[in-house]
Amino acid sequence: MAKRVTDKPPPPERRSPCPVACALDVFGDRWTLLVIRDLVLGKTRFKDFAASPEGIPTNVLSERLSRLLEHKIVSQVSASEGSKHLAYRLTEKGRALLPIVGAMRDWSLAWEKGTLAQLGEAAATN
Amino acid sequence: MAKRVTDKPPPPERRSPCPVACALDVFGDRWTLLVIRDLVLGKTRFKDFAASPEGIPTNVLSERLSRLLEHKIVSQVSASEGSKHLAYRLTEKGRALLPIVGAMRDWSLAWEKGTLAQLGEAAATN
DNA sequence: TAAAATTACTTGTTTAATGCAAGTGAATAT
DNA sequence: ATATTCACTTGCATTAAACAAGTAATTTTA
Repeated sequence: MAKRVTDKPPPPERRSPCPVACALDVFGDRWTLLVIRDLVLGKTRFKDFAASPEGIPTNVLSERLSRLLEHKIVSQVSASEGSKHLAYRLTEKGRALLPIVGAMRDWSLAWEKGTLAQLGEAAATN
Repeated sequence: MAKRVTDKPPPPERRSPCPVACALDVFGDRWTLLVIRDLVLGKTRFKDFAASPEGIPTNVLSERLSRLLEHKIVSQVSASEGSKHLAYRLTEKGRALLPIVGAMRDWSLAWEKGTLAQLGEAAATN
């Protein structure tokens, strides 16, 4: 029988075709969205992510960056002119996560005491 | 010295005062937001959550429901008139998670192939 | 330019979380 | 009264996370 679109199964690493479940398969853990947050706030280097107050272990950071590269949510570029050090940047797909991070920020500020809005994250409001 | 607002530290289970980090402390795992999704879609019973296609283990479901109750994101009510079985409902705080779930849904539908919008989730669009 | 420091990791080990199968007692249905 | 469903709990195997060190390749400093 010929393939039909409706026959297309979800990739094996995906728990269901539900878009919410898919999103959680990609970034549903305690660390990935914090790296995204840092990128939104303008951080670009491994050391910058590692220096964030939550204290992500470097092995976890390394693994998460690999996953984000795989999913084309971030890309690598040279840190500066002629440098061999790398910088990470959000791709368009990565920037499309901004409404999610913004909605999470808004929810916590509205409902969880002791959370504080950071300066420089005005972009997350839209 | 008298207490000042700026002296108030985040609760010990919170990694930082960042609202994004706080949100992840509350529901930053592979399962919690799927339960929220089910609640948004109108499911109310333990067995309904357990029957979702992603196949949440019952011990995990049990633990997650406890946490959601603790955080006052869901509440328990009688499943039906005079019944001793329980139903779960989103509180106002829980319904405030809708924009997050909706943004995740929109992102996956836009960027991840093979995801499918479900009927009955029109409410998540706003 | 040689030495010191930084960067971006990796490796090994401990600890916690997740996943799975099975079991249980109360509630409901037959 | 018996069977079935419901909402869990328990025990165990597997996987992931956390923590501490170490390392090779850069970059900075003396």
